[in-house]
Amino acid sequence: MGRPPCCDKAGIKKGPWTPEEDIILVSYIQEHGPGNWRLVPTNSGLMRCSKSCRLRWTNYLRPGIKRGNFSSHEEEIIIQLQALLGNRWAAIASYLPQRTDNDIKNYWNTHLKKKIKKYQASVGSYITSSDSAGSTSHERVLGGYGADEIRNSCSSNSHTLTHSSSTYASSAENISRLLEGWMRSSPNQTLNDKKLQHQMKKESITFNSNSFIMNQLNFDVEVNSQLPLEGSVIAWDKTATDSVFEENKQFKMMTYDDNKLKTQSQQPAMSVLEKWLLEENPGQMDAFLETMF
DNA sequence: AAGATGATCAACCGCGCTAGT
DNA sequence: GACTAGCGCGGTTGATCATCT
Repeated sequence: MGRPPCCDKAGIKKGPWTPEEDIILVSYIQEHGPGNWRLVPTNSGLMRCSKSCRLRWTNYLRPGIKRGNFSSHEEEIIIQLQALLGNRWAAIASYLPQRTDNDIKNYWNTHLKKKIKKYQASVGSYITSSDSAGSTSHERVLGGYGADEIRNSCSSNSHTLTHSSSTYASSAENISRLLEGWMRSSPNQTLNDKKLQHQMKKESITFNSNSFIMNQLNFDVEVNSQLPLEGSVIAWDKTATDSVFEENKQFKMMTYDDNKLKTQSQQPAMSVLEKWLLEENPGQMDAFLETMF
């Protein structure tokens, strides 16, 4: 492209985000909504590039993000989808609305990959590498990761894909947590910082049971939200979360959108088998998943 | 106790796609 | 059609923390 990286401009700050910057960003998005990232640094006064703002928001501050502690159920879904879709983390993340693609990618690289490798070493069965070039996604599925063994290694307590319910952290909680970590490392914590932390905890929002039901890979989304109190510093933007769920619904369509898929050269287009499993015979997919887990 | 090594994950980088002109 | 800018995605890096020796 030849274009200089956007973050190379003079005066553009790099590195870890401070809680103050987070608050500025969340407040700005609270007011103007996400999107139009180019204007965010200019209008909010943040010394960050637009890309950095977007990343910070989508990977860390966005409401509804659940972080850390992947359940065995989530592990199962990730393993299955990775086998099916390859390293298309954004697509995989769309099936786990509370997880970011970055989070899933990191978790895969640091945990699941090893688990599978370990299994490969101990059992020695044929397992197609997820990174292997040339294999189609359905070959990966059919080659499989050794479903039974992975299931064991995941110490799964559930083999269904029909229920997942969790309480999600809000932006305020994310920032609150960040503040805690930040203050731990900062001996010169000011009174104002403490007040801010307390205030944010007080005003943190929970919205319960954003359960998504993965039923034969068709999504039904139930959203029961507790809207924040009027006037709280940071409010949960339901439309933002809804859009995530909307994307999930659209994902299936997108997956079969050949124009989209054909452009992703590293990943083969949805195979006939997958199409059959997912679209034409959704009931078969359930049975298929049963054999996997 | 201190240095070495490994694990984790937030953030960055570069590329490709798309929309606008 | 060519060019440009914005955005999203996947791969990679590097800082930090944990564990080991």
